[in-house]
Amino acid sequence: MRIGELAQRAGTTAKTLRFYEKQGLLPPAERTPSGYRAYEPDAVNRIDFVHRGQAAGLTLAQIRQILDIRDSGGSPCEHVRDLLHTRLTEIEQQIARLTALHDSIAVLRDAAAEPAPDTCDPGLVCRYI
Amino acid sequence: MRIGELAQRAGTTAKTLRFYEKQGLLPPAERTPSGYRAYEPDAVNRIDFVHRGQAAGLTLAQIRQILDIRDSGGSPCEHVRDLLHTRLTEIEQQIARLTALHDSIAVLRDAAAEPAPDTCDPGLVCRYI
DNA sequence: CTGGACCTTCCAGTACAGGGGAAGGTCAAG
DNA sequence: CTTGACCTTCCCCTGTACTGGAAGGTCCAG
Repeated sequence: MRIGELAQRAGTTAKTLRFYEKQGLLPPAERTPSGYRAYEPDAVNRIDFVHRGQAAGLTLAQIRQILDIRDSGGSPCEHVRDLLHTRLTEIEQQIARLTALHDSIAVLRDAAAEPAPDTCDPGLVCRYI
Repeated sequence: MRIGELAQRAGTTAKTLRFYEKQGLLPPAERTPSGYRAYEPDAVNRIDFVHRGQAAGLTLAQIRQILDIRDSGGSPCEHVRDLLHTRLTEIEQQIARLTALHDSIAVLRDAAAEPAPDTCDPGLVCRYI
């Protein structure tokens, strides 16, 4: 299988697969005599794993760590648990920050709801912010 | 006032102020005969406005739009209202996405809590993801 | 007059996940 | 034999808000 077909089967682009290879997410592909990348059908699984990792909010660097552990014969379970735990707390913090930002913007918007363009002080640029 | 003092008064760095000027957030500064930027004391207000805009979750490009309207003699109130409204809905969507992501990661984490390293299929890389 | 603090411009890089496009090689069909 | 689809490497670009550093000019105190 060449890179275009693999990309289509895995739901991505050839460009992205070359990028993944350069990032170490995919092992250097076998080559045909003419230099084309040649893949086994199970290469799709690896790309699917990358996509599942992304869907779980992991960065490519984190996904690569998991793959490296697996590729060197280890069992990445514990590392995966740690990553998921860390991502959970990060997301919780991010939600908290966004919620606080949401509330403070809502206050500004409410203040901006009552029109008072004439009382604006140009030195302050905008009385609503 | 030179750029270093202004930066200190406004709670930022000289580097950042030059960057703001290049981005059009600050008007090109007056210059001393030797080429140093020279600022009036009220330049602090403009930088404060930039900071308040950032605190409201606006990008520098959006803050610049507001400043451009004000600088050309307009009253940016309505535009500000639109920006705040748009930011609010964006943040709400972002919170919804993060909450969904949080929940799906929590499911993965719970599955990963029960150790089963031997049943892992190396072809799948990790049964938890 | 010298040292150090400050200033100037310009170039380059950070993190993130690729995308765009050039210049050229390969392969199968018509 | 040519056309068109596919492939290769290469380098630069995207957006965000800066930050670092080099090379050189200015200013003030001692």
